[in-house]
Amino acid sequence: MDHPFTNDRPIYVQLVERVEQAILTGQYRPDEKLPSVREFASMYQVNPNTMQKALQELERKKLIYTERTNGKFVSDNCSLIEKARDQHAAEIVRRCLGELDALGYGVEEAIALLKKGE
Amino acid sequence: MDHPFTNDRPIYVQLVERVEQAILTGQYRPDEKLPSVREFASMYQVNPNTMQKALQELERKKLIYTERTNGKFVSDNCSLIEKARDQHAAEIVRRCLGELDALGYGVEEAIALLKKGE
Amino acid sequence: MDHPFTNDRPIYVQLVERVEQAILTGQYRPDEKLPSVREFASMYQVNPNTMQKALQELERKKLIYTERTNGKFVSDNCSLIEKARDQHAAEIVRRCLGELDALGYGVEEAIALLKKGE
Amino acid sequence: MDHPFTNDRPIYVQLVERVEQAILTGQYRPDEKLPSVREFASMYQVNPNTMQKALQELERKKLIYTERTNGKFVSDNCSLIEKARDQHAAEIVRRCLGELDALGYGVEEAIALLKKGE
DNA sequence: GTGGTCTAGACCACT
DNA sequence: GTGGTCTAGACCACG
Repeated sequence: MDHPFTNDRPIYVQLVERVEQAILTGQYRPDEKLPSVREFASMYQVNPNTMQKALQELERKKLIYTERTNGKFVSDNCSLIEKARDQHAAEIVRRCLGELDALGYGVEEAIALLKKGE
Repeated sequence: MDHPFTNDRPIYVQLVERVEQAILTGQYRPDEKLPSVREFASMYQVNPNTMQKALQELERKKLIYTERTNGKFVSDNCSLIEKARDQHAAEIVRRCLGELDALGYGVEEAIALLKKGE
Repeated sequence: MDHPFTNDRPIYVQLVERVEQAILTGQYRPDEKLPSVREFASMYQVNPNTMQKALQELERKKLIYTERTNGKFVSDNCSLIEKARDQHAAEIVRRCLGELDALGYGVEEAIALLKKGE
Repeated sequence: MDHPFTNDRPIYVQLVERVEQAILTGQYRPDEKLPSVREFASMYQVNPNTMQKALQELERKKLIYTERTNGKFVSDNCSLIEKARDQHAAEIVRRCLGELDALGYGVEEAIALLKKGE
């Protein structure tokens, strides 16, 4: 019974990514109440402190906010979320092209590879 | 006087990547003698122990081999090197597409975003 | 639809501050009848329990008093109110100077900075 | 044997303030190596995790940076430090004047109070 | 029941 | 010896 986390990066980072992705893709809607820290921790089978650390990071990124004693909520700043999503995607492509370039693939070639992979 | 290394991953891993890339792109040719550990360490401004660890990793990957007292050499197994390069590229593309998909983007969209951002 | 409260301190504390300020500045006069707990709670959009807690705190400070079944009133002890106001101001100034000193600034310098920033 | 920390705010916040002040006032110079997390924790009589949290916050503010396995260092960005110091001071004055204003003191009056307090 | 904080103690990778 | 991570478990204020 292994945890579904890879070993190369901290668990809390992977938690950030998962929840962030859920927000960016609209699985959690703006202003929606998120599961409590303890529920999240239970869902992901991690210690509540680890979960807390991940959620604090998301709060630092302004993707969620906290209401004292009420819980945590998805940011209601839709444009921020949209922008984050776009930046994410652009960054992914940028990094990919960069790595392919390092391997000696030109941009044209690399984009062709990408499209072919699709 | 900063190290040209990021501090989110071990230095030796980053060294592996750089030398590996130099081999895959043919900057170091098959059977070519590599710089000594000390020379490498000096080039990259790292501790020789760290450099040594990186080269051991490359040897484990069969990309280089050691001749006792003579030094280290690039593998003469060209097809291995070719294959490694192709696998690298494929892996990069695969990961990129997976991440984009997770965000709900197709390749075209993402590339468009990237071009717009530039 | 945000509460006009910061979430770094308990709401009831912020309520205490607001009502206290209103009393110290004479918006509510000595012996004047205050709004009921429910009215206050409605004005500030908070839970009546929270409002109640804030008013209890003000009563503890002797700035207001309760007449059973009649309601709550501003203290008629004018000198007490005066003194509270002066102490407040003195405390504010004292703390400010202390913090500036800790940073190595004199008042003149700091005020100059402030004016420049505006 | 009480800890020299107030009870109204988290210890880690107070630790941030202290170390930050030491940096802003030049007690720790740019690029100077800071005490290790464990040393700091011992100095302040807190748990290393608490100290770590405070130092992470300072890193987030770019006032310190970490070299893997070597320790933590004061940022070498002098202008950033200068700016932070100025902003601190300005913010202190701004808040002070605001609070005095809320008590019914006008700006002139308040500044006079400040200067008199000196 | 909510989030926030703190401690104690452990393990790890890295140099 | 360094920082980083994680867990377990506890306590607290708040509403």
